[in-house]
Amino acid sequence: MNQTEGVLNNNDFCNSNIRAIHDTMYVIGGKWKISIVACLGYRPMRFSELLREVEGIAGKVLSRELKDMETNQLIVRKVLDTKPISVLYHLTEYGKTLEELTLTIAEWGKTHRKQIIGK
Amino acid sequence: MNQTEGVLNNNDFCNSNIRAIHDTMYVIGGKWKISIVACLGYRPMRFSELLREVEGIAGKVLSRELKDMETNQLIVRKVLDTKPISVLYHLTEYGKTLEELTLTIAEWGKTHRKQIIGK
DNA sequence: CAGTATCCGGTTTGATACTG
DNA sequence: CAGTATCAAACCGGATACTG
Repeated sequence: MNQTEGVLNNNDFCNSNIRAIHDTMYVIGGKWKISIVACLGYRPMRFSELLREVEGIAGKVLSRELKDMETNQLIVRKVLDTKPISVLYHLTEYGKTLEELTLTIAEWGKTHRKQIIGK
Repeated sequence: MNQTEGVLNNNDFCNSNIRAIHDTMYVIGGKWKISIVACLGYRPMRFSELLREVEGIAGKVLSRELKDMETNQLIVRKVLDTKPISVLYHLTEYGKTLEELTLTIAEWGKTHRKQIIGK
């Protein structure tokens, strides 16, 4: 054929990565999940803390995202026996494997801030 | 020390990363953009090729995503003077800076495929 | 405090048909 | 081939009020 070389052609390589990307996105896709992972990467937080840290998110939405992430075993929800109850969310070991990703994403954003904003 | 080190406290650190993540997501957020970048990372492609490679995307949506990405200067649209016209999309240098990111995302998906699917 | 319930408009999508 | 037009359906997301 043309440009495709070797045994593994471009499309195979491409497709396997596309599938992998979709898989990843299934877990951390959506507007807020990566931000939540990034937050919890620094330390476990309570609901109200996340509400403050993840700027712009609505309570209802945060609630739903956290549930999704718990289902996907990225985070653990721990009810503390305090006076008015409080709940602590923290990353599971599995969830922590996403930290490299969040850092890469944050790095890119920092590096290209000017270009991003200058639209 | 451990978590809080130096002058910069956790929340500052957290917030600056959250902001950076939002910036990145502004550019590559949405359901398909990362997949498109990944595809074009292998080689320039035509509209119909992308339609095939990015499984599940609708023509209308691909069209819009490509326009966004052109506006954000991630890709270039090049009309070829062929019999029925064809159009080639390819990454700009700026767009290529996202490749590390797409690889990291794809890697994570591959590594955790079993865990992702086993839900 | 940590959510849930409800309302409700806006955006996104998908399918299909159509154009140059 | 490379899109655009159209329309209905699905989903999302914000505000507010309410509960244990």
